[in-house]
Amino acid sequence: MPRVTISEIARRAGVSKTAVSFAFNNPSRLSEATAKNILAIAEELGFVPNPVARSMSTGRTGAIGVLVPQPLPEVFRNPFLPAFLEGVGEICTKARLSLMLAPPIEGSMRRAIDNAAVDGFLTLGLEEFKSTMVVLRQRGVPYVTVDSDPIEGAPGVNVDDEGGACSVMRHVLAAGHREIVIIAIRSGKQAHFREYVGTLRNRINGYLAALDEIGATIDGRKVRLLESPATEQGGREAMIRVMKATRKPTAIVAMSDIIAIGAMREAIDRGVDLPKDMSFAGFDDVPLAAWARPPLTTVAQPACRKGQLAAELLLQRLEGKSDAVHYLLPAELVVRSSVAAR
Amino acid sequence: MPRVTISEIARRAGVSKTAVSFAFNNPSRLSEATAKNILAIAEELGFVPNPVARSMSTGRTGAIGVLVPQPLPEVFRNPFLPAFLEGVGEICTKARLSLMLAPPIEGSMRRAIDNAAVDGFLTLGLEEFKSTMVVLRQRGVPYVTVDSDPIEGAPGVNVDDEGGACSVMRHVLAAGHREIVIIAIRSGKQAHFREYVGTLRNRINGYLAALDEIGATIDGRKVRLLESPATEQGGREAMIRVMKATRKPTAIVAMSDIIAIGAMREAIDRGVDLPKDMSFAGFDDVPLAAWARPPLTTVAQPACRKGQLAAELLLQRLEGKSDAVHYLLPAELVVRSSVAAR
DNA sequence: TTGTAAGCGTTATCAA
DNA sequence: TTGATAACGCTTACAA
Repeated sequence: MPRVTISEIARRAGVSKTAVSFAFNNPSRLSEATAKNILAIAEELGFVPNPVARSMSTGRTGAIGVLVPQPLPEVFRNPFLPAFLEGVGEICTKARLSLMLAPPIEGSMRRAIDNAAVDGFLTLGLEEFKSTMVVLRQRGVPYVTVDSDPIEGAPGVNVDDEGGACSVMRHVLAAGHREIVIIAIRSGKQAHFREYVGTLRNRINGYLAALDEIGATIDGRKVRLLESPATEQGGREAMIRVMKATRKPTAIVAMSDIIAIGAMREAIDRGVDLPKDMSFAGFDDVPLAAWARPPLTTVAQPACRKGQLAAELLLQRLEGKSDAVHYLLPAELVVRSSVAAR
Repeated sequence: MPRVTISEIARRAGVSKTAVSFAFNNPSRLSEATAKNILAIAEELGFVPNPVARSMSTGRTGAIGVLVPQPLPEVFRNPFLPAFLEGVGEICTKARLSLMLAPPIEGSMRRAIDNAAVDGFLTLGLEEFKSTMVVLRQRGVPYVTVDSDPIEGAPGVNVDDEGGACSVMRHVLAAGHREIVIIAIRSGKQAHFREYVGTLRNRINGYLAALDEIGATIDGRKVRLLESPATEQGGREAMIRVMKATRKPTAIVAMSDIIAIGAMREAIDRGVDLPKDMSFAGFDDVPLAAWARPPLTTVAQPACRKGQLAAELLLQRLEGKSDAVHYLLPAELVVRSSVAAR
């Protein structure tokens, strides 16, 4: 804790606290001499204004929070987050805002939201969507949702998950695959895929739409669904489950590149010849995807752009401008060579 | 801003502010009935305690800051940071602390430090080392340095940069390379490599030690030094400079994997046959390194572990325990195939 | 140009 | 079991 306060400076300089405050925030309102003197004394005493006290007074913290759906370690194991934060960071830097990461506290979003000393929130792929929205509204600071169902009254940024998912599944089907395992991102609460919400639901819907075009669906036999954390390790473990089953798919379609990459690694380690014996497709187009062997066919989404846009929207809200705009960014199929013809 | 305050609750419940505070933080000190009543009213009014006011009163923010040396966008373009934050996040999660990212504000570390409402700092690879330390000390909160010269009075975590750098350079030299370009991480202030400090200096010293063993040094002719931001783009641009020069090296030794990978990409795009025509080595062993083509020979450093350790040290400091321990973690040469025999 | 004093919303001390 | 009341350190009308 900073020991020396403005009162101390004021005492030593023989002025009031106001003067000290002015010297720092509004020097033009003081005579040059006194301002200089105050600053000198402050410097000498090593005075640092207490940021909490300042926030208390101004009602502003100068920070925005990013509400992430999983604990920090897990969420940083997916390269999507850094890309997103790169975009957020760009806007924050310009606006001189700092960035607070707010993961669920002991599983509770409410506590994360209530504890964070921030001026606003960016929410990323919320799981307990509706209840979190209630808490957020209650908290009384502006927020912008990313990768959640558009909500009335709050700006949001989404990508065309359904379209992207549909196009990648079409690509896989067009290559002749019929025995497919879809690896979904494991959501906090277990739910049947028909009950997915937000991004998860949109992607599943995209897959289903493409499957439907050839009269297929997720039937648990030819086309199956697995869930996995969005980490490389999660992908590996999903693959282990796949390899254990008697029925082997010819293609894996993962909802996240990092899952696909983990699964590929595990497959390679087990001697599967990719993509000849098994095809893979992902979602996100993280940098790794282009480098993977075989290079991963996936859906590109503008992660960094999403961050920028979301942060910009929040900024506008903080400044009182802007109403609840909703962006829908395109998602684009990126064909590489991890999906082989069957 | 949360609209309803404890005073409001107190009024409505016909009790004092103290009682309301107790109902939340110390219910056992109230009769069950009143506590219940207060909580009910608070719930009904959608009361959320103001975290800033709480911090003001308790003197604790419940957050720690990570001081990064560059603006957020740049620093997130290097996969090293997420790995580090994964480790930090693990400890934070356990200790219920949130994580604040504190990049330089308008180039000023001092402002970053003074503005951040946190209970302590982790500093990552400081550039203006000494002056920042002064500010940090003045700020009066505990801190732990990572990738900086050990400082008396503050715990620190480092890896054996010199040893790691030495071993990778030895490896390159043993492969017969004599025309080498070293790509250093660009530091904020330009300085001759003899004036580097901290991690940069240690790595350079490692390279120099290995070179010295065969009677070579950084002479600007056979062995040259370039600087680049630690991003893929930075690596690409460095490579462009390399290709422009009349004298082409047979090997590139980069201080960061992401630089090496960017350089490799650029080289490949320009039709250079890797590693036959040009060898590459990096530092860090980020996940990408193993996937790169050719797989990148590099020095593995325990990024995540560093984060854990640093966070743990800070935690202990926050709890008043522990003195200024300094960890030195091993760095290990990882031979893949990006360095070809000459 | 400078000072007084009233907040800001909690927590914590000490009485009652 | 509860309540006044004083911090906490700063900003900011409003006065002088």
